[in-house]
Amino acid sequence: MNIFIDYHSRTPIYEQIKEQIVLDINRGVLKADEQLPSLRQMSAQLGLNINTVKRAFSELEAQGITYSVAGKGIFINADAQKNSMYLQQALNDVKTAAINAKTMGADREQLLTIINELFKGDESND
Amino acid sequence: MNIFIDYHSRTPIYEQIKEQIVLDINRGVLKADEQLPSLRQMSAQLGLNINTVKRAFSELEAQGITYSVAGKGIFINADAQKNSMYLQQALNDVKTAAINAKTMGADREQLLTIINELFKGDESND
DNA sequence: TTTACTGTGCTATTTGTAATATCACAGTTG
DNA sequence: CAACTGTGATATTACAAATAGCACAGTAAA
Repeated sequence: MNIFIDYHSRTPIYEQIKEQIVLDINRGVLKADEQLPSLRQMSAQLGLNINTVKRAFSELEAQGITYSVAGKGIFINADAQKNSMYLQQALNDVKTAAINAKTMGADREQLLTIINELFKGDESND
Repeated sequence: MNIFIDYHSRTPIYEQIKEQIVLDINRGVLKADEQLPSLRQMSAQLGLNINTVKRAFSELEAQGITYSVAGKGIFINADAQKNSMYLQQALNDVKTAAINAKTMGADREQLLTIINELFKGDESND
């Protein structure tokens, strides 16, 4: 539950919360059926109104990422990782950004370097 | 002058206009000292208020991308291509998107493929 | 000079929505 | 019952995008 809010961003706060929850799930920081702090705790910790946090989790629940039980709390959905929508979206964002960069004059090597730098420390398979 | 506005996007319309003008310059669609349609023509064609289009070009002019002469029109600046700010921004966007995709579970090969597909038709250097 | 364009500048208003502020209400647990 | 939980609704505030309208000044050609 380490959420950082960029108040200068054009991205709404509730969207930033959604993104970081999904990222934490995919990082393995948040696991299936794990309970999150209560809405009131999270909103207090982040210095936000409960409604702002509530909106984030209402939308996450609508996307099957979390589920909530009145009186108990909010939990990570067991098949949240299976939700490939965000991966597909992320891949598409890479493509869009790459197309833009190419148009701006970036060459193939520049872009490949960015990708390779990202996986530099990963010695898992080679 | 083929500008497409996505009204459902969170990106403001004037920002979309700016981006597409810069892209057209880097594509070579718009060339140095080329005159653009008048603000009134563009706003009419796009179905937008003149002030919205005006804002886009005021900011482009502030960045040295275009210049304007009262009574004449708006033109592409000769050294617009030299403006590397947008390339740096575009490269940074690729990196950010790639980091996200990796977190979501994308592997190196997936991302490299996206880049390579993009340059598939380019036989200029190999 | 007149006419019809061009961009510029300004003010005001409308509109949408993020974020906040309070409520009341219902489910869960001890 | 008490103290938590999430839910739902409404109202308000705040901010920025987008619109609307007007006056003004520069350019160019009739």
